[in-house]
Amino acid sequence: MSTTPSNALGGAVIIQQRNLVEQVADYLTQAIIGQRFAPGERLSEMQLARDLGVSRAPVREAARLLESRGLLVSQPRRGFFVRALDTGELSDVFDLRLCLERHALARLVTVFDAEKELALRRQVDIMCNAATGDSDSRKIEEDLSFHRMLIAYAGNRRLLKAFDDISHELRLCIALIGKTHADPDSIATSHWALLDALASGDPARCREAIDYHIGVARDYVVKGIGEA
Amino acid sequence: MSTTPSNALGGAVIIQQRNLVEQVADYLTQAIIGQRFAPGERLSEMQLARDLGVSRAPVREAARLLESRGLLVSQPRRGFFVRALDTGELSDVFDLRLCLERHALARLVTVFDAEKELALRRQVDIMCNAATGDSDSRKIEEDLSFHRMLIAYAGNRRLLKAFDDISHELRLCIALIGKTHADPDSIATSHWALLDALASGDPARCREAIDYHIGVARDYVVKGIGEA
DNA sequence: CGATTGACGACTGTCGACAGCTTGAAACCT
DNA sequence: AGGTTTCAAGCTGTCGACAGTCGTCAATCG
Repeated sequence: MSTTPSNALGGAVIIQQRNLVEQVADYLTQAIIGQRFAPGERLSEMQLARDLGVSRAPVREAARLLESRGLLVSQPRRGFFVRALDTGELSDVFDLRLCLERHALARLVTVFDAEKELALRRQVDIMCNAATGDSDSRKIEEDLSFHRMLIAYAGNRRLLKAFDDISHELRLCIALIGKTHADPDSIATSHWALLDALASGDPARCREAIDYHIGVARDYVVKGIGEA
Repeated sequence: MSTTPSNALGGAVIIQQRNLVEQVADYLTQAIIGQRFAPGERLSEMQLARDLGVSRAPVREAARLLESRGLLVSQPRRGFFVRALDTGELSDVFDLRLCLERHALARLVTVFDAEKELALRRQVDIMCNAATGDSDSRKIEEDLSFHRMLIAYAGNRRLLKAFDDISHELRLCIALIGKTHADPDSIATSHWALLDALASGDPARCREAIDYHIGVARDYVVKGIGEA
């Protein structure tokens, strides 16, 4: 975790002086959703700081950040622990996601236009292409990107922030079951159905579509957890 | 900012060794929603640390906490600034609140029973009593308590956390207009209507009631901001 | 032999310090 | 005067250090 500026002379490189906190946060995030820490495992600030070659201050700040994102939990005087999700909490996360996306679609359907439709269709195309061959994490990211676009187009930035908050937990949920969705094709189809519902302009149809879409995802994840 | 244990001998007091971070966070929260900092004002870590007689570490952590709660925003290498809300952001907050409470009521109406109804009616009684004479902040807290109970009874802890997150922003919104609701009686009446809708068991009626209730609050706050 | 106590090690909470960046203003040039 | 450069002050990001607390394990007592 050494700071490597690594900027060649000629190029007007966008110097991203990423502070240590962000780098540590990224490292921890990847380690957690990559299952390199066991759920419930205690993380020692000292050890992490030693391993990463930084002091404890940025480690603490990064850990607090991940705590606010729901990836870690802290106990006073005892430190940080990797979030362990039981079936109930997992179901709650998907229920909240349903809440947010229902609302976003109800708003979006009133301002839906060709430009938004095109952008969303492009994203689904990307997902279909990624369905075969790409890594699971890539598929997950493209899927989340689609839903993030959906909410962003609804026009409520605070709603988008709420989604970003739970998206980290969603990644954790998905990572916990070790695999993405059952059938890459069916999930792609489901996204087309969402777009068709939006294009129809019928709020009830949108709601049906998103209920089905998220219901399938939730059932799959909850079932996966039950097995694991 | 001294730690005052203050436990008498007899009582088996639960000793809460509040750490400095929490105390600083409380101080900053009160100062912000109490309008003792101007919106957009820059807060210096050093100065705060000096004023409060602590080092910069707990101040930083508290500031990061308030940032995650939407009361502060940070810029790299520049520090923390008091969140300034424009009309659009303010409307977004209330729209998200509507989203969460709609969902909570839809869930709650399916598990509503006499015990929950009694507890909620008691809370409305408290609010009615507080309507005359008590301080504005007290009224706000009792009002928020009612809505928090509503969501807690819905049974989704993640939903409750989302509400707690925006509740801090709600306090900021309300503080920004400098006064609570127009008519203490009308707001109390509106809460009774919510309870009646829940008791009726009719989801559509619940949705109407919460839409009206939050719509009134939002219109009032948005109008208040426009004047200020 | 089981329960309690005490000491030890490890870790968190907090602190003060230093380097580098940001900012505002003085000094300078045109 | 208007704009630019230089400079100093203040601040943030990061670090290492210390004190108090928590968990563990062995020694002690019933």
